[in-house]
Amino acid sequence: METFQFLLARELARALAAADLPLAGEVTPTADPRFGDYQTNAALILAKQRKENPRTLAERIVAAFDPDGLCEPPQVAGAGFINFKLRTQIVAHKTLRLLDDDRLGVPPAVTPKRIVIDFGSPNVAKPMHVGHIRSTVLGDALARVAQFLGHDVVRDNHIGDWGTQFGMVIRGWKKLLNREALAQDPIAELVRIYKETNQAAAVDEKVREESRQELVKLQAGDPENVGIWQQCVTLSLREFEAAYKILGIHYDIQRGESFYNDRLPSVVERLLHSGLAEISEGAVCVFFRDIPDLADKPCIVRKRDGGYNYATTDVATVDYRIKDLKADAVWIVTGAPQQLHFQQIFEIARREGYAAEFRHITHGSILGEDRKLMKTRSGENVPLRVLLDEAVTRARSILEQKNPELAEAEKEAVARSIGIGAVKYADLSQYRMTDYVFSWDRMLALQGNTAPYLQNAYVRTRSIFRKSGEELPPARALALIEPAERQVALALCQFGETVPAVLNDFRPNLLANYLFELANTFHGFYEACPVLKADEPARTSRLILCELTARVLRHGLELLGIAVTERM
RNA sequence: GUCCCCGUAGUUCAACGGAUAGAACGAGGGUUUCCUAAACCUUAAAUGUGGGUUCGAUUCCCGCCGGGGACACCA
Repeated sequence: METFQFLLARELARALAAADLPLAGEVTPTADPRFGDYQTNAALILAKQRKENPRTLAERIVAAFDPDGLCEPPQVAGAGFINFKLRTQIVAHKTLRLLDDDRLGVPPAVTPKRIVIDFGSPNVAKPMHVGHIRSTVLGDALARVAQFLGHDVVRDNHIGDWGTQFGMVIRGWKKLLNREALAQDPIAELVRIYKETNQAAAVDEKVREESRQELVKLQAGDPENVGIWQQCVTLSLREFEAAYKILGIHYDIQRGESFYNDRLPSVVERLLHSGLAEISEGAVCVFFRDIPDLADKPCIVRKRDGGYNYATTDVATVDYRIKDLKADAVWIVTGAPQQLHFQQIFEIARREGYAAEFRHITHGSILGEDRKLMKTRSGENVPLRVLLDEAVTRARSILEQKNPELAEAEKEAVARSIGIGAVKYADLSQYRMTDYVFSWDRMLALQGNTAPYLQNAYVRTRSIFRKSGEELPPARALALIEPAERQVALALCQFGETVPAVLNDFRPNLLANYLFELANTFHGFYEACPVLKADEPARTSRLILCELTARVLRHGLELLGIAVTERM
């Protein structure tokens, strides 16, 4: 189904051609209803290019514009804007069609791509903590949106399951492991033995040497060490799965760093053979002398001691994703500190001749109330489990206050959806690059741009149907009489314009803001227009608007990975 | 030193070159015989700074100030 934006833009293009003018400008929703529903700046752009009067050009375009029943005759306003006011009947007609469209008016992508999206990436033998929220939640939302738009999405969890830290973990395992503690809380015990070994190594050369030896043995395939490593991986994966279950996150594949291990020598060989890499100070490096910003920043793909590092792994990962997974696009979601690294990796890929679309999608940090990186009182990272448990507990206690009558069986599910939804939404409703301050009170607030506010708007729509005890009436006619009715309808039609925009610059917050505004608009309608007490045909029309608002809210939130409940 | 990101009401966040910079919390004033007041209406309050490009700049470019981050063998 075409969006209004698309239809107007197409008509505008026709008008420009008819007026003998080149294509220019764009059609956007207006900020102020005084200016109609949509506007275009085409005349302003052309005026600049051609050094002509913008209002005269606007008149020329308007004269050539055939509204064709879509909108009222366009108006020229201000400096030379052309404003379009859709015919209310057309809005009603399109809104009605949304009822039978399971895409809710969202057009599929014109050129579907196979996209490998890499997000989350926790490390084995370390707890998932608050720092993993953004990459995980952001990546998941982008994957959901891309998939809904018709892309072929492969969600890959690039787990940190290989590296020098395993020397210490294995030494710790052999010398310090408490089996009972491991059974109780595996990750905590792995962290303990790692930390204690690390501390000992800082002051004791012998510990350092032993750890190195354990690492060498692991890399050489020593059965005992490989066995220990394998157990660490298994225990960690179990922990990750538990967190993903609570968060509602799903991965298609989980290719850890170890997966690429045996490909690393050939990667370096290839880079050396093709001349992209050279030996410098004993290490194998790729230089980017022709790129000023990178000229003095080589990418090391083999260390002086012959070992490989994460750059090597990431080059191998690019190979795998393109050659084996047949990716047209590779999206990697991580914090901003890794920008240089991926700039180098993607540059290497381009030099190797890969034509795929490479995108490094970065994000800011989550801060504590003190505006520093969020930590516990003792200065540790806040474990994800602890944080998610607290979210649900807090949601539960708010629920007890606000709606004590809710059936006990429902309370737990509702508290989960509110608590987890609040944490996710707090993240997704903000521009991804900004650092944001984590605040329980704000994210769980019932007013404002929060998950509970949106979830409650959904609940209100559902309660109308529950109260009336009826389904959506079969009569299919929509009369948009009150301004509030028209506003809701138009907002519903714009879902199809909002969802694709999320991928322009990887901004789920555009969708979040849209949903917030839709909920506002709906609440305005809800106050102004009684539904169940209204006479026909208004009653049916309003029921339809409620039903569609419910669907768009539910679907929109689902694209953000947030669940709704029927009551709260 | 070089490079990247950020700087918007008292506070926390929006605004993909467009018209009068939007919200929320906090502060002030209102709304409930009515579908969930977990809501709605309403008042006051902001673009760090100096230039530039533009019909138009929070947005793009240059300088400065402030905060964060990255820059050769950790990931």
